[in-house]
Amino acid sequence: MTDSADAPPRRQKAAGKRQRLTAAAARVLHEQGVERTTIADIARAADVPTGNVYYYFKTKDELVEAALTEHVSHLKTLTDQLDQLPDPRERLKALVAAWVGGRDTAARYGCPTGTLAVEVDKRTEGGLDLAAGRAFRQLLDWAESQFREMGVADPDGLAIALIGAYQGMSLLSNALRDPEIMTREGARLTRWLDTLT
Amino acid sequence: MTDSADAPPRRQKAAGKRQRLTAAAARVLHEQGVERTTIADIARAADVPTGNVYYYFKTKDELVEAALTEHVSHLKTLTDQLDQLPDPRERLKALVAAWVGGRDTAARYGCPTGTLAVEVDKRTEGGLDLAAGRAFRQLLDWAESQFREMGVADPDGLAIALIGAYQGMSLLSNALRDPEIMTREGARLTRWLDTLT
Amino acid sequence: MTDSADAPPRRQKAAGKRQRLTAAAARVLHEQGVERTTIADIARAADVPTGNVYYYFKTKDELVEAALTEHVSHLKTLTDQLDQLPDPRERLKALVAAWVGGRDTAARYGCPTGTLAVEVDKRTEGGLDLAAGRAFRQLLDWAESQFREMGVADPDGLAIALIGAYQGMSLLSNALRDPEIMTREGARLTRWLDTLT
Amino acid sequence: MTDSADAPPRRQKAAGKRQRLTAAAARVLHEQGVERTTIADIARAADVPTGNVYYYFKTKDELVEAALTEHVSHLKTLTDQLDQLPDPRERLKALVAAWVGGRDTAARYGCPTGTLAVEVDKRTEGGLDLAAGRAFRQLLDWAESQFREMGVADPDGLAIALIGAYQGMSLLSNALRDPEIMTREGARLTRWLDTLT
DNA sequence: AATGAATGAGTTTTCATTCAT
DNA sequence: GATGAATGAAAACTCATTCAT
Repeated sequence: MTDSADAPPRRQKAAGKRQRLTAAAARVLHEQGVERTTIADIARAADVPTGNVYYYFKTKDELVEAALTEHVSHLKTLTDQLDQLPDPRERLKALVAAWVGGRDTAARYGCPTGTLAVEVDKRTEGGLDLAAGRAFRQLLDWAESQFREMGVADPDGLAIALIGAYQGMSLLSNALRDPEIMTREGARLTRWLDTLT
Repeated sequence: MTDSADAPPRRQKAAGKRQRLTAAAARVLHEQGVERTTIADIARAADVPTGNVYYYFKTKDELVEAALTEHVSHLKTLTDQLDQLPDPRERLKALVAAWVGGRDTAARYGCPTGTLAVEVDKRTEGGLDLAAGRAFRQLLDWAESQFREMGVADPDGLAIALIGAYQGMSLLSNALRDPEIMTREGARLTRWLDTLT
Repeated sequence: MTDSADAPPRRQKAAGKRQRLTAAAARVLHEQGVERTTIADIARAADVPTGNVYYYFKTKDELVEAALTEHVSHLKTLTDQLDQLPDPRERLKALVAAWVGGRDTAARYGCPTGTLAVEVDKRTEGGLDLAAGRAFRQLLDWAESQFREMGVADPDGLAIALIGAYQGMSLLSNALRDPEIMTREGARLTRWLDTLT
Repeated sequence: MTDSADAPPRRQKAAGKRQRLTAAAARVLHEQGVERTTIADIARAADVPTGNVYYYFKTKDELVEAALTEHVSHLKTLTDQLDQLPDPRERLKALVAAWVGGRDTAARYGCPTGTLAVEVDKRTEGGLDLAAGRAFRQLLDWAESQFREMGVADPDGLAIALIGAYQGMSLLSNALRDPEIMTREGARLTRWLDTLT
C-alpha cells in the first residue's frame, strides 16, 4: 500500500524477471543460435545479473525450452486471432500473410521455431526429447483443423505440406538472404489454398 | 601375394587423408551439428591425430565449408545420374524418390545441406558469407533447368517451391522423428509434378 | 582475537585480486618476457586460478598493457617523489641515482619499460598501437620539464638523450650481465648533468 | 662441366641454402621478433622446405644464434670499411652516420642486435648463455680501439656510452615510431665526438 | 641430403555452473 | 532471492621437432 514505488512487490518482480529472461532468450537464441549464445548474453539482454539466471532456470537447456515455448506461444496468440475470422480458408490465407509479413526477419535469422528446432535436435543426442517436435504439434493441429473444417481430403497431410512449405521457404530465404522468396512463395501458397476444394 | 594390406602406399596417403577428413566432417557435422562437434571428434572419425587436422584445414570453419561442399558434391553426383533420364519430369520425380529414399536419415538428422546451412548462417555474424546460400544454388539451378525444359511457367519459382518443400519436409520429419512424413510428402510432390503443364 | 587470518574480507578481495594480477604480470612479464610467459604463469604468481584471470582481463594483451601501465605508474611515483627536491638538476641526478640503484635488476632482466616495449612492439603487427610509445611519453615529458626549468637549450632533445642513455645502458648491462655498467654510466650521466648550463 | 645448369654442384647448393636460411632468419627474426617467428616463416622466406631446415640447424636456437652472428658480421663489414678512414674520430663519426642512415628501419623494427639481444636473453632462463653479450663485444672493442687511438681517457667507458646511446636512441625511435629521433641524436653524438680531447 | 607430412605437448580462450555473501 | 566472482573442464589452434620415404 505504501512502498509500491520504492520497493515493488517481490511476487511481481520475480515473475517479471522470469518473463524478461524468457523473452530475451527467445530473441537472442533466435538471432545468434543456441550454441553461440551464452547465458551471459541472455542475462545482459534481459538486464539481469548472470548469477541470478539460475534462480529462474536451472540449466541452459531449460532456458532454451522456455524460448521455444515462447515462440510457440506467439503462434498460439496468432492463431487465436485468426480464429476470429469466419472462414477457415481465410484463416489459413491470413496465416500465410503473417508469414510473409515477417519476411525480413526470416531472411535474416530464419524461422524462430525452425532454426531452434534444428539446434535443439542436435543437443539431445540419442535421447528422444522431442521438444522440437512439440513445438510444431500445435500449429500442425490448428492447420489440420482448418483443413478439416474446409472439408478437404487428407487434412493432416495438407497441414504438413503447409507448415513444411513455410519452413522450407524460411530456410531458403535465410540461406539466400532474400526476403522476396517469402513474398513469392507466400503468393503461391495463397493461390494453392484457393484451389483446394 | 601383395603387401597392400601391410604397407599402404604412402604416396596416396596424404590426398587420401584430406578426403577422409572431409568425408568424416560431412558425416559427423551432419549428425552432431556444427557447434557440438569438436575437431577431435572429426579427427577420431577419420582416424587422424587431432593436431594433424590443421595440416589440411587451417580452421574449423574451413572444415565446415569442406563438409558443406562435400554434401553439395553428393547432390551433383545425384543430378548427374538423373540427367541420364530422357524426360525432365521423370528426372524431378526421381529426385523426389531419392529424397524419400533417405527418409530414415532425414528423420534422424535432417537434411545435411539444410541443417548445416542453418548453423553456418549463425556462425558468420553480420558478415555475408553466404556459404549456406551457395550450397543451395546448384540444386536450385538444376531444378530450374528441368522445369524450363518442361516448358512450364515460372521455372525458378517452381524450383524454389520444390527444394523448399524438401527442406520443410526434412525439418518436420526430423523434429517429429517420423520418416513417414517424407514418404507422404514425397508422394504429394510426385503428384504435383505430374499435374504441371 | 580477530579472524582476519582465517577469513579475509571478501569485499576487498575482488579489487585486490585485480591488483595482485597486475603486479604479478608486471613482475613476471619483465623477468620472463612477454612471449615466454603464459597466463598460467601469471595466475600462479598471483595465486589466482587460471580461468579466473579472464574475469579481470579479457585477453593476454590486456594483461600486458596493464603490466606496462604498472611500470609507468612506478615511474610516476618516483618522479613525484623527486619533484619534492627543490632543484631540477638535483631531481635529474636523483633519477639517475635511482637507476643505478636498480642496477642488479637491470643487469639480470633489463629495464622493465624498455624490454616490454621491445616485445610489445612486435606483438602489434603493422598496427600502430604505440602502447610502447605511451609508456615513455610521461618520463620524457617529466625530464623535459626539468631541463626547461634549468633553462638549458633543446630541453626535449636532452630528455631523449637522457632517457635513451638509460635504455642503452640497461640493455648493455643486461646483455653483458654486468651491473657495473650501470654504475659507471650513471656516474658519467651525473657529470654530464653537472656540466649543462 | 656439363650438368651445371640442370644440377648445380651439391657442395655449393648446400652452402647456399645455409646462407639463405641465415639471411632469412636475420631479417625475419628482426622484423617479427624471435618468439613470434616460426621455423616455417624462416623456411618460407628462404625458399627452403620446412623439414629441410633441420639439416642445417638442429634447433630454433641455433638459427637464432646464426641470425645474431649474421648481424654481428654485418657490423664487422661496416667497421672494416670504416677502418680505411685515416682518423679514428672520423671513423666513429662515420659509424654514427651509418646508424642515422638506417633510421627508417630502426624506427620500424629497432636495432637488429639490440632487439634480438633482448629476446635472446629471455630465452636462456637462468643459464648464462650470453650470446647477446657476445654480439656486442666486437663492436664495443672496435669503438674502444678508436677512442684509445684518439688518446682520450676512459676509452672503454666511452665505447659503452657510444654504443649505449645507439641502443637507446634506436629503442626510443622504435617505440615512438619516429626516425627523426635518430637524426637528432646522431647529430648530438657527432658534436659530442668532436668535443672529446 | 630433401621433403611433405605427422606428432603431441602446450597455450589462449570460453563458459556453464556454482559459490559466498 | 540477488549478485559479483570463482571454477574447471573443455575446445580451437600453434609449432618445434621428428619421421618415412
